Amino acid sequence: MPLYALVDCNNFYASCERLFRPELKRTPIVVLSNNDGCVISRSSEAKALGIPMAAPAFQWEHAFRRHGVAVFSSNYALYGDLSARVMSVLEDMAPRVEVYSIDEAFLDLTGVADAETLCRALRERVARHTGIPVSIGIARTKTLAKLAAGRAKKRPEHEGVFRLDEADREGLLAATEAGEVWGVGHRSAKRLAARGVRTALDFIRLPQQWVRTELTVTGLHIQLELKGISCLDMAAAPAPRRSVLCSRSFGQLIEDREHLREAVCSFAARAAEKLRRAGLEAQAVQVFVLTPRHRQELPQHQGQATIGLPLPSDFTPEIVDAALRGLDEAFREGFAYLKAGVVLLGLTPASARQRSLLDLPPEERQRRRALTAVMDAVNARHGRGALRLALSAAPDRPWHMRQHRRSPRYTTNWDELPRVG
DNA sequence: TCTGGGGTCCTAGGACCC
DNA sequence: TCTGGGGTCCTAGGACCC
Repeated sequence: MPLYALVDCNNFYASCERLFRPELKRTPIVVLSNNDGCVISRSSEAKALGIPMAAPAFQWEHAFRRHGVAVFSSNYALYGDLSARVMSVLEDMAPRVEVYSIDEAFLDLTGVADAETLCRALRERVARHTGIPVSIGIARTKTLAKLAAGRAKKRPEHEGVFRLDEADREGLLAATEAGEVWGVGHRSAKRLAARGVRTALDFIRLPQQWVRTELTVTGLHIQLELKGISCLDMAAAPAPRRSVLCSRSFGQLIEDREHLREAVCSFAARAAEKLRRAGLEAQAVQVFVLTPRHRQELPQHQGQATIGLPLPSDFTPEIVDAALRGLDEAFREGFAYLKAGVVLLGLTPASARQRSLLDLPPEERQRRRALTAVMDAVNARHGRGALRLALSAAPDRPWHMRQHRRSPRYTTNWDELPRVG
């Protein structure tokens, strides 16, 4: 009989910020998305104030001030580093760990004699070594473990760990709205409501055939998982990446083609950097541009173009060049754009590269490797964008995102180490 | 609502093949 | 042709996740 646990960091980004500002122990904290657009993490005090997830920051500025909320721009260098520390504690103590997201991991506890005791010990150790509070749910399927973790977090009497036994399963499902279940999003919840389904218990009582046709196999798997039949295995190894994306909303709307070219150039360069760091090469470069959908009074355009590369490549100038050609196809004159992005597709490991007659001569490949290695090394040491292509050079462009309240990169940047005393 | 950025998977439909 | 059955590959769009 399989047994899974889900470890979920509580209010992760807000908890990370609090770690370095202990004086904020009881202060409500919110963390904003890129562009300082909306709220993406809230401490429990902020939740208690009624600030909802994804609340647009501008609407809540007044409430932030009135209640003395500490507001942070998101600081992914910090969160990524703390996440790695949490995961390494889990990997030290648990037999099999699947890192599911920056703040969650599944554990395979099949065959573990006292799973609950192990999880309590894990929770203690993570708190001691990283300062991050976690909630842990234990159950026979991943989907049930998610629900159990939610219960562990909500009910203080469980002290952070809840094991869902078969006897309690239907009770928990009856107390759970269908839309709260992992994998049931906005759309599916609406369909289910139209069929009279309110709770997760109603959902598992639907005929399988209806679920299969209306919600696809994905929905069917969720239904079986809620019944205690495991359909979602542990991922043995992290799945190979299928795409690399770099996109941004702009600080202001952009009509000018040249500004858009600068932005796309820098996104493409950044995407190529990520590609090399992952040891991959891309076979195609996709570019998209979007006008703001929420501004219906403006003319709307969603442009997209995909450019194939003659050979898999991780070479920045080649990727930038393809991206700019894609932009020429996707761009239409006379629109005010909010957002653009570059997606790299058809990823293959750089090491497995097929040599072909069309391949570059060895000395040219060597030259390219040397050039990108220097760029990556300089950027790693002096900060992203220290060395970049001429087209994207100007640091203070109108398309740069707003990020006024970022905390220091305490753990990843020497200049921003916390000061003691 | 002045709504972020980075991903994955599924399905339908078209092109093409034997 | 009022066109069979079976297959692959590709793309666009939808849905969902954190």
